[in-house]
Amino acid sequence: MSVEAGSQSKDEVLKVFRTTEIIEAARRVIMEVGYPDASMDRIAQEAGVAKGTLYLYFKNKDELLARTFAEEHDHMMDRLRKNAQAVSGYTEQLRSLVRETIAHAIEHRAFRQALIGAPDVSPFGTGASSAEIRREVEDYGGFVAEILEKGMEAGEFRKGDAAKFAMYLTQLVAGAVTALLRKPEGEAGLTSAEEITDFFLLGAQSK
Amino acid sequence: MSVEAGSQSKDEVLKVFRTTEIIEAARRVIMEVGYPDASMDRIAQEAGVAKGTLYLYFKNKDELLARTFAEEHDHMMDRLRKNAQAVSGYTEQLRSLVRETIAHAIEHRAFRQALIGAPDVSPFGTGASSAEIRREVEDYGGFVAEILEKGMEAGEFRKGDAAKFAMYLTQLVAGAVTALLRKPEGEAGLTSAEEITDFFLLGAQSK
Amino acid sequence: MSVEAGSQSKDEVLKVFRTTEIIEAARRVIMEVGYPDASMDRIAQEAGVAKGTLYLYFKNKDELLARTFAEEHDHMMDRLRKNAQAVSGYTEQLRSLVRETIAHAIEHRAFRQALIGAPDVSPFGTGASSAEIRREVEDYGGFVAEILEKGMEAGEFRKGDAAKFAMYLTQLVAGAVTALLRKPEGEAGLTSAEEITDFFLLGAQSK
Amino acid sequence: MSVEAGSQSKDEVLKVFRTTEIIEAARRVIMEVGYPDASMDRIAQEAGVAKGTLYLYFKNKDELLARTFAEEHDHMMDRLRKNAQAVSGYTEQLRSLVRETIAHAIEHRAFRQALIGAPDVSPFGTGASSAEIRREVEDYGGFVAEILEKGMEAGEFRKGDAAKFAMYLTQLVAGAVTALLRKPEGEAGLTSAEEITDFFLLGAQSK
DNA sequence: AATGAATGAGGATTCATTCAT
DNA sequence: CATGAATGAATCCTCATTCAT
Repeated sequence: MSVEAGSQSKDEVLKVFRTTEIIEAARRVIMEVGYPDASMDRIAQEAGVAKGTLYLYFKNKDELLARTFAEEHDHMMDRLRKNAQAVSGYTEQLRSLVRETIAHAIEHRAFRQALIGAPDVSPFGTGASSAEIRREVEDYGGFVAEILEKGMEAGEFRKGDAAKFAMYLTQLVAGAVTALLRKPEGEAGLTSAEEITDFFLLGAQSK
Repeated sequence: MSVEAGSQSKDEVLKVFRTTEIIEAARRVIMEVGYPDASMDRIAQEAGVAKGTLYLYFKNKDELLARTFAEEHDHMMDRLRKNAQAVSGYTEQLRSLVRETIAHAIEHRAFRQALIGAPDVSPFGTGASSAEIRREVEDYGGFVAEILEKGMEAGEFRKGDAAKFAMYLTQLVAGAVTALLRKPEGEAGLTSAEEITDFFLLGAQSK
Repeated sequence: MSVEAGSQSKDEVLKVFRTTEIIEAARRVIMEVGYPDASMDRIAQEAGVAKGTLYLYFKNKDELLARTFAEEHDHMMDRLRKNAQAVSGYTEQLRSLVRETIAHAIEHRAFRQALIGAPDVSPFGTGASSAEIRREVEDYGGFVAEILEKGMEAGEFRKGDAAKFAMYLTQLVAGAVTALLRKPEGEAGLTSAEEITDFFLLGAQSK
Repeated sequence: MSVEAGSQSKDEVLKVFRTTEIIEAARRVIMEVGYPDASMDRIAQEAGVAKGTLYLYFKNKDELLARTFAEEHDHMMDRLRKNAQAVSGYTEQLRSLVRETIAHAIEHRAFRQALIGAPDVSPFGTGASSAEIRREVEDYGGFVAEILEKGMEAGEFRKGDAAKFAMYLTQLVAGAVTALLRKPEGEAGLTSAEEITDFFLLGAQSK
């Protein structure tokens, strides 16, 4: 029995391992050839498995890609949370968040638009992925809103609709990321992160 | 001579009419099935013409889609400029701009992300359309920057990088549009426009 | 009545003129872009008429091309006959024939294989043109055979199946033409004509 | 190891089998509908496989057709060489060559012009196949020239340009084949082969 | 008679998905 | 479990032919 349980859990582990392996492969392929040219063939090749094997671990291409994006998103969120926890003061947490989002996006080119900013003319054709995008946007926005709410209570930010403010920041960051990634690598992302945060805090009006 | 001119202009008119008809069809198809599934077949069907006819008016799919986006963009820009001219004060011009952008986007669902905000994982595969997107983003951003610059000189806005501020506003609007369009029709777009403009002006910091 | 007859013949003349014009255009197009890319569109453009007009003078593409080849062939045959008549002695007539065939082919690149040598994997898809090819081969062969027959009677050539001998010569010339045309322009076609005729007369065996 | 080798060779065999099957189908289709109408659709149908399968074994249409011609050519050359080796005397080798070429062509209708004689208005549009044709013509011509050269040294043939003589023979055979294949099946190919060889040796002149 | 806009069958090629081994 | 050969629907595009003007 214990043997069975063991072997079953070994299967579990193997399944997770394979799944991760494929997702990683998908990520590499998307980064290399771009989303539209990321075919199942290419992903299988990159993962070192047969095409058919992909369908043992994922229902279809859509699910595979949704999971790939989800993985990426979760990694980023971990990073954001970890870094935010390390600083005190909500304004500083916001700065950290912007900085890390941009840094992460730069490190994972080809994923940014899908992870933040959520284009509606999205590269995703059908339901599954679209839903994933929505989840990620809400997840990210929720985290930002959380900081903002606390900051509002603490008097660091002016009172307002935290969710909307969160959306605004999300958009500003998304736009900055898009702009940054359009230019050749090695740009000064951190500087820009400061600018964005400053703008978010101060607005455009002369005081 | 007048006859020639007349008959030529009749042909011109007919050509423009057909072209517009096809573009409108393309727009409807994109709205209905999404960009990636907007095939030439489907567009021809929607336009009520044969597949081959599309190629009488457009060199290829890329051109047809680029023209479709361009048309939409030019209409919007006309509208924005017209409305901005009607109000005095740069802050008010900005308000008008945001209001009209959102209104236009709501009226023309499924085009906003391409018109403003420019996804980098763009739905466009090849050169022509990519260039078109870039043109539109620059066009829109340039218009916003123009207003901001004048407003900075006039002391309505605090001094800063007008181009960057323009990008920020663009992003805020794009995000708002995306959010609005995700929800079922008939949302209060105008109210939101005010909120966005206010936020853009004031920022999030407590004063 | 005479007026009517006159106007009718004027129509006739016009019809012939147009027909010839189109055929000439087709010839130029084939020479310019090659047979497989000679489209009705291109021919109409070259002829300076509308596409539909082509169908007033020719039943379909096949007929137009067949007539184009026929015209070319007839011109060549006229030339061959005229030149053959100018020389005396059947051997010399043969020499003239070979010389002129090659000269003509060089002057009218892109037609040789169809005019002489008759490929069976012909560029022609369907019946009409195939029949035309056959006619031309027979026509050419018949002319050669005529000379050979007379030459056999006159004792200039050894007795044999004139038709077969004619076919042999036709093939030798066709091959030479093909070989010549493969090389860049400005080759010594006349020299080669002598060689071919000599070989035709002497064979390969050592005597 | 032996298992691996075995399974690998089984795959090999299967691959070769399929490849051959498709090539055979292509051959039949070309024979049936002619080269220009030999579509991938039709070939797939004839081969009893799906359209997509063709692209598993051949990069594209051009390659499939080039391989189809190459296969045919190689088979013929094997046959010619084998038969030529079996006879002594260069004249007899030539006779064998002509005889076998014609026999082979009759057995493989619809390929002769491409295998020998090489039309310049070739049915082939692009590089790969064109190159293949050239290879075949050179291959065949080279073999004939080889025999002729040795025969000239041995005094069986009169001295001359072996390459040109080879071309002449090639043309004569090509023409004969074309003529033979135009008529309904069951013609006396062998007799004709003798005639051609005789003519090649003796020429037309009375001695 | 002449036009040329419109047609639509047909072409090559790709790729997500299935299934026998 | 894993494979990868096979599938075939779908895509973009071309071009001979027709027909309303």
